[in-house]
Amino acid sequence: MNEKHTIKNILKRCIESGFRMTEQRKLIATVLDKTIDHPHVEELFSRVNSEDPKISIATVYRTVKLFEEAGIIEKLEFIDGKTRYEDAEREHHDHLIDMQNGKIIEFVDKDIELLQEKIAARYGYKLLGHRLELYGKKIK
Amino acid sequence: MNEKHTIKNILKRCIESGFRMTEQRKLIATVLDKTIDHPHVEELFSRVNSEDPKISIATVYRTVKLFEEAGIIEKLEFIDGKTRYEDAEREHHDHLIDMQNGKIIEFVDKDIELLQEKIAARYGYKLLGHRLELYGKKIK
DNA sequence: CTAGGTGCAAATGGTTTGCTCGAGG
DNA sequence: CCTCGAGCAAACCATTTGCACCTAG
Repeated sequence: MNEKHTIKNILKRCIESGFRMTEQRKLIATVLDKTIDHPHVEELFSRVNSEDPKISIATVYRTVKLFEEAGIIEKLEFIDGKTRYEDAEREHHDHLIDMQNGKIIEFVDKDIELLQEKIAARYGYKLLGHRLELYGKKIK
Repeated sequence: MNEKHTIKNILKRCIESGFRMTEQRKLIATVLDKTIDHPHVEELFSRVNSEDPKISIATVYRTVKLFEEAGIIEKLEFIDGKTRYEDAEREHHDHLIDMQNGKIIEFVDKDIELLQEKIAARYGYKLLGHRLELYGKKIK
């Protein structure tokens, strides 16, 4: 039921992008590949750091930026002000954030995607991107 | 055609909230009332500063936060990382951002609002808030 | 070998805060 | 008056950068 890995993993795409694959970059790519939640950069750093205590947070920031610019991962910024990244090759989705516990639920809704394009068109615009986050609390 | 000011202005609501109305707060409220665009805090500061060169940016930050916590204005954070505020009493709307020139267009769409509630409900959530921004470029 | 990456610490930029003085009610 | 706000500068926090050293190819 989980189709997350029918696509090439991040590590592989990094290699194909022709990056010099240092130990640090390999490690960061591997950790990102294992990620199923939405850690912010500090949290990603601490996961990576637990496997390589020498790695610096500057390297993590530099590396995610590099991967992002290559279109391998995608930047997310929710209201907590912390940056998160997720695999860019995954099916497009938006996020529903649980305001009680911070949990992030991904969802896909074709109707809402279409509606957004229609709204942009209504104002004479071509939609290049969007950001949709729902903030809610569990019923009951 | 412009119904922006059929509601009480920000200054009035500040007074009714029982704030101690200092010169600085009055000035900030007044400038906010005159605002028709979406200046970020630094820009708001420079507008305010041009009327009172003594005012400090710390006061602007403290004041907008105060007004926000009282529900008088609403915080916006777009992808440029800068905070903007707008009158909270205005009709709810979302934003379409012109990626070529940074211009911000406001729009209202009932369908998209309803759809968002439906999506939240689908996951067992009550929608408390949302953030929807469309980024686009002008056609032709 | 050597271009380019890393670690470290210092710089940055937006925002917040501690402190002391000043002004609103 | 006396409490609360303002101005100032220093602190903060996430992120970026300069530099000397190191490593992948």
